Amino acid sequence: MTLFEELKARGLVAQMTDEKRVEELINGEPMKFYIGFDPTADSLHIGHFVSVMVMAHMQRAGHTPIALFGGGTGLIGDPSGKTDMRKMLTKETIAHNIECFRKQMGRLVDFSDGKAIMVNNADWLADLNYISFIREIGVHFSVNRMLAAECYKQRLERGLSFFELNYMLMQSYDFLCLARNYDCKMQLGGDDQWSNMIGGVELNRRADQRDVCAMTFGLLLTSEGKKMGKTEKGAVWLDAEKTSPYDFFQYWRNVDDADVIKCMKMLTFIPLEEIAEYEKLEGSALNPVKEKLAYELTVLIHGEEEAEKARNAARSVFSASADDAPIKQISAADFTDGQMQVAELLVKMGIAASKGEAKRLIQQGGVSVDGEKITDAFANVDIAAFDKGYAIVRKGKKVTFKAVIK
RNA sequence: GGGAGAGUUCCCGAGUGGCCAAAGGGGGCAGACUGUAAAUCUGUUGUCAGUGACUUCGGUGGUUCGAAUCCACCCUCUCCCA
Repeated sequence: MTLFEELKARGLVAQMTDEKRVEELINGEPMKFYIGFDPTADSLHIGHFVSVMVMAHMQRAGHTPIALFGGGTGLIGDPSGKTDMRKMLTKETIAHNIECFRKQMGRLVDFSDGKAIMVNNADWLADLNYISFIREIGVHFSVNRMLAAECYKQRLERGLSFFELNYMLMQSYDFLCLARNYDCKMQLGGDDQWSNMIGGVELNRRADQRDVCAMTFGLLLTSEGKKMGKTEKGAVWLDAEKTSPYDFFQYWRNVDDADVIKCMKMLTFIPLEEIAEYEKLEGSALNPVKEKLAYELTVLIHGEEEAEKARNAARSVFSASADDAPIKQISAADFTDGQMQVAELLVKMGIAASKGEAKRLIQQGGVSVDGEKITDAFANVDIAAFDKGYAIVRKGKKVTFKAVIK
């Protein structure tokens, strides 16, 4: 199976400029390609995951990925698919974010010995001269064409500033610079970037008569068409500080039945033949597959040790014991005469946002301490419950913590 | 620059002097059912408190016994004209 076929089979190919040429390039001699990342947060999230995996697949096949950080474009904000204008970021924040991205990507993509390259488009965008930019680059773009593009069309109704309209020019210019300076042959990116990517391909042709390609991969969507990785608490991050390995694991463990196989194909290196076997399963037989998915992904992002821990924690939480449940420390000073309200405890442990919420949870029968369901909203825990060193506090079925007195 | 309108609790969106902590929907959380899934049904969704108090309706002041609701000024956004 060729690399191109594999990418296709994994659902990592959506649109491309010229299928034949793209296929040749991907299956052919080692070459350089790039994927852009907008450093809008200080951690990658699931939305970036696919991009990083594509880089990894390509790198394993011998190609050289160029990770382009939008340090310059980040100062503007991409209007594609956004209904509102994005917040502008300061240079300092962007620099910090890039640094964070760099570390996280390193887990999946090998940046040693020039096997992969990182660039920041601020390097060429920041000192750009307006007049020459307009003359050299601006002349190649037709506003009519741009406005016809889907991404701008939507914004036309809501309002689109000139400022944002420039985004496409800058991204196209990136491709031009990378082609000139690094001999970059191809741009990859999420499907929502298609029109911006086309812009870059055309610019290369018009300005330098250079033939380059672009290919998009599908965004990671649920079967209902929503972007994955968004929980109500915000995005699922790859940074262990922002989304704990356990929560990360659980996120995947709980994906919809309909999405398991797709996620496996797009996000793991599990061989396609193996996935094909899983694909035959349905119903509750999918549970082990989900666990496998969660485990594999946690290994990729947080390493084997953390993945192991998360899996054990999950297993024990949903079976009898809770030995590996995450630990929350509380202070002995919070007890009065060796007693503390359970509601208070929930708040101290960060399980409930307020005492009111905690009491509601108790009244609805969602809280247990050491396996005993609490029914009285004003019940107390005795400090003696901690004589064994900890107490197991559960909220609902999925949230379990071990409370330890420090 | 001129004219019109809008800003409500996590989101959308009612409310136009007391019955408003604020309808309804979405989302979230919990319960039932299950497979740690989905769907469905039920409860709940400002804070503190054993039924009462306190803080919320863009901001600041004002009118009033009483304001999310009325007035003034300001800020932000949208739309129409230039």
